Amino acid sequence: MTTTLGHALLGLIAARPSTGYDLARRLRRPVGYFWSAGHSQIYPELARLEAAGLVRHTVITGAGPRETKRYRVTAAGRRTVRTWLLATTPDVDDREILLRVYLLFALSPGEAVGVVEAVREHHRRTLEEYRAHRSELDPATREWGPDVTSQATLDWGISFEEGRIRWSDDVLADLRRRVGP
Amino acid sequence: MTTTLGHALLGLIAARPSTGYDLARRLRRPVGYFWSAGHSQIYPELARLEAAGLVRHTVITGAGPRETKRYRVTAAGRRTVRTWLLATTPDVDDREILLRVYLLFALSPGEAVGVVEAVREHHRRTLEEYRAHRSELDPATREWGPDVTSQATLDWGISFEEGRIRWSDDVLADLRRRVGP
DNA sequence: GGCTCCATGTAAAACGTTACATGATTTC
DNA sequence: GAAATCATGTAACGTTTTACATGGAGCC
Repeated sequence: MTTTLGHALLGLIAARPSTGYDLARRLRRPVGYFWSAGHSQIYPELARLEAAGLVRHTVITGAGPRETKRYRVTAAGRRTVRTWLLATTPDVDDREILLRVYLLFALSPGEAVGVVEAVREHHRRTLEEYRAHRSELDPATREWGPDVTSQATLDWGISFEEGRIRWSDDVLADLRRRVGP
Repeated sequence: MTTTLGHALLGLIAARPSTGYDLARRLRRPVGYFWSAGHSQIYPELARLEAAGLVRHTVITGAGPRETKRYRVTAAGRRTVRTWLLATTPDVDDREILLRVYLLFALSPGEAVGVVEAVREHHRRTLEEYRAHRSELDPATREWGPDVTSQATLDWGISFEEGRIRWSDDVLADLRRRVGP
């Protein structure tokens, strides 16, 4: 029922109580680097989250022509984000991965380990697929044409997945240090 | 007027005459690794491309319950892809970049150089922005919380852009070798 | 007998972007 | 005096995904 945008907002509000305007700003920079949304999506979604009892607002004094609303996450809302994060599996959408890592603070470092392990597994599988596809291609292609540009994009894919695996390992090492000795 | 999907189809048909079904298959693997589309988008788009005189079909004998249509690109269609590729600027959408590189075979290696230079410039700018944002963050953050996970995602962004720049340089080196001495 | 591959098309639902609407306060 | 920032909401439009619809050939 709750969408990815809903979870994103829930996580951001859990980090600190916010107005819709503030959320829109954060969903441009820095969250927008990997997951963006316009204010016309955000305001209706906040209303839906409130109807579901996951956030609650109080009216504060602000500058706009309408009431300024500050949203706080409820206990049910916090549980919803945690459940969503803990359900991370290797087939989670690529775009969504950075959002999940960004919101990992809602879990303990020990719980976060499992999430990042699923992320790593996703990239390991994809890398395997790309390598299999790469080995099917004729490596002797020297003529300028579709085969050359196709190889160039596949090579990018391979280096992308390798980079993601290295990054996952770095994040995992940091998390395990935090879990303690 | 012609959309990104339209250019993608035009480029794929230029590489080799195809049926809609065949295009749908290639838009899952390997093109779908970076740009995908379902058949319900493809068939109407092919009709639009044909109405615009950019492709033309001939009916061939096939297995389906309807007529099997093989599409070939027209001279106007070929010109359309070339113009689109040559108009690549540093603000082209990130998702679209790999599609453009994949379709570069429609240009000569000499013309392709300019396209990849624009791609490289796009990533150089984004990297600069990420680094500026990174330097604003407190590097002494040791407590587990939003600042730690936020740094983790920004670090990924930086390593992504660095990887793209290295890749652009590799592609450029290959293209320049092809342009000749 | 059921599954997958070939092969094309339409309809509905979901999602995302752009435009319309309003208006006070602060900065250049 | 013009522009940017704060601040919220709706409407229209465009794109994307999922579901409905049809049906023969070959494989297990």
